[in-house]
Order: sequence, then C-alpha cells, then structure tokens
Amino acid sequence: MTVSKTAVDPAKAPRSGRKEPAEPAAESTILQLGELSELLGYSLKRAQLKVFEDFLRCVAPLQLTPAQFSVLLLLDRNPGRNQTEIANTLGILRPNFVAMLDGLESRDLCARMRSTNDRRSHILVLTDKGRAVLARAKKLVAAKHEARLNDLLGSANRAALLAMLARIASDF
Amino acid sequence: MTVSKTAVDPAKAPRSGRKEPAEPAAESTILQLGELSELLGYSLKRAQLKVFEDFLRCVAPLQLTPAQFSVLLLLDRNPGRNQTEIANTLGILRPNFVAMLDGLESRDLCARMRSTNDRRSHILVLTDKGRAVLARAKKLVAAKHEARLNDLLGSANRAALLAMLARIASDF
DNA sequence: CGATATTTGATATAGTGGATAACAATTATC
DNA sequence: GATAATTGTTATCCACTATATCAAATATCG
Repeated sequence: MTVSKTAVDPAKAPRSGRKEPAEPAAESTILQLGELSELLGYSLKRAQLKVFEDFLRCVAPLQLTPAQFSVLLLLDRNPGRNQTEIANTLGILRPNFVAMLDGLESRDLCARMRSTNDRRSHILVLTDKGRAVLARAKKLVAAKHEARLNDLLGSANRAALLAMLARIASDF
Repeated sequence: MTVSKTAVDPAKAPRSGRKEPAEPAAESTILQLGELSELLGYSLKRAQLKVFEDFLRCVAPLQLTPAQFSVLLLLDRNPGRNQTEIANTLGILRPNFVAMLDGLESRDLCARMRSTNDRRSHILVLTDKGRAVLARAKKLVAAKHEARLNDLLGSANRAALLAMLARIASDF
C-alpha cells in the first residue's frame, strides 16, 4: 500500500457543497462497532465495568470496593482460615493480599491472629465492626445494586445470566 | 467483642483424636463462597478474566490484546476517523490512547495521517499489514475463541448472554 | 535426631490500565 | 482579532497484577 500522508476527515468534510450547521460537540456520526458487538469478551468487559461502577456507588457510604466486600463475605462464611486460603479462593496473589488486609485491619473490620497450630499463619477473623459493616453492605447491595439489575433484566433472565457467567468462570 | 490474639485453625486441627492422612497440598476443605455466588459482579469479573485469557491464547500467534484487536476492528469499519473518536468509542482516554497507537504504528499495523481539514487531528488508517493481521485475527477468534464459547454454552444461550451483557453495558 | 525442603506472611519491585493536569498547535467563536 | 475550545501529547499518579526473594516456622525423610 502506498499512502499519502494526508487525508480527508469524512466526519467533518462538508458532504456536497452545502455548509454544515455547526456540529453537536460529540462525534458528528456515530461510529460502527461492527464485529465488536458480536465479540462476547467486549460486552463482557463493558458490562463488568458498569456493574462494578454501580456497586461502588451503591455501597459508597461504607467505602467498600467489590474486592473488599468479597473478602468480608468470605471471612464471615469461613471462620478460622488464613491469608493464603482466603486469597487463593478469591484469586488474589498472596503478596497483594497483604496490603489489602492492612487496609481492612486498619479500619478495624478484621484482624489477624496467630494460629496456635501453625505459628506461621494468620487466622483471619471479622471484628464486630466488620460484621456490622458487612451486614449493612449486604443490605445496600441487595436493595440497590442487585435490585437494579433485576429491574433491568428480569428475575429469570438475571438467574440465567448468572448461571452462564458461573459456567464460564469455572468450566471455560 | 473481646478477642484473644491466638486461634485454632479448623482446617488443620485434627477433628477428634484421629490422625489426619497428610493433606493434598491445596486447601484441606473447600471454602464456602456463600452470597458471593449470587453476586452478579463477582461471576461477571471472573468470567471476563477467563474470556480475555482465552482470547490472548487463541490470538497469541498474532500478538494482539483484546484492546488492540478492538482498535483494528474499529479502524477497519470506520475509515477516516481521528484518535479522539476512536478512543472515545472504545472508552479509552485520549492520553492513554497515544502509547497504544504508538505500539500499533511501530508494528506497521496502522498509521496516523494529518487531516487536511483540521491540521490538529490525526486520521487513522489501517495499513495493508494491519488489514492482513486483522483478517487472520478474526479467523482465529471465530474458529477458536468464540467457537469454544459456543461449545460451552450452546448457540442460543450464547446469543442470550450477549444480549444481556450488551443491555447492561448500554442501559445500566 | 537432624539436614533439607516446603509453607506462610511479608517486602521490594516491575508492569499494566486507568485518571488528571498541563501544554503547543490549531481551529472555532464572537 | 481577541478569546475560547479542540487535538494530540507529555508527565504524573493511583490501583491492580505479577514475580522474586526473605525469615520464620513447619514438614519431610534419611
């Protein structure tokens, strides 16, 4: 291909001889996504960003990220586990989990306790405050976040979506 | 709550007096996800990671990331657009799009040309090599990546999933 | 028992993606 | 023609992810 180093911008070139009536700030013409709209990964990513964004909004009064929420949930359901176990279950690398726990512990949401069985490991426990924050977070998530998704998709569709995502997450 | 600073690890404490038969490296007991498995965002994120991972594998011979692939696709479908328009459409911030384009341009997959209408902007074009790589990438994605998702979910389910994700991405 | 290997939490570090502020060149606005 | 807005760019920062390494503690095995 031999390409001249200048080109005409079709979005801004006056089509025919007529003058354009000052364009509305955004793109003059919407771009075509083409095969992108058939790419599952593309919609998956964009949907994920939106969902996380909404999660953050809904749970903003408690200052919890999705990842922090998932840790609190897991600690509540699995008392007596150590850092490696919790981190592995959530797909967090142990080194990265240290700072995350530091954050939660400094806010008195959970605590590390040295195990009597294995003095290398830290047993993780929710504090009372951690349990209280988790309870409030669960309510916010159910009442605002998940409820909104339910409104958008309908209950049956939401369940089907969840099942397929879980399928991909585990079997793909 | 008053908490002693040591605790017993239930996963490793011998239940009853019987000796444990040397545990299989991983967690002795699988952790309970609890409400996490009902959190749409959680499965969404994990599924997204898996799908991107597979995309990278399938298109590895061409050394293309999902983001780079989406740029090439968009350039092909929307000739004559500038950096701002392409970046905005993909949800990439203009400053971050510069380095990304540098990468693609240095591999001779696309080129920037100064517009004759507006000498501030760069019209983006696919090179012949860019078109060739895109064509091969499309084939790999269709034959390996999307086909595998189709096998896992079934064609109808895959379409339903895509529709719901697109719904969330646009209307949520 | 004791030497060696493994595990745990931790640190340092690097890479990547995403976000904002600021700038020069250019164009639009009034 | 003065001022504002836009484009591509740089610099910079933050969050998240990934790897290597370490000391302490424990497990393994001769």
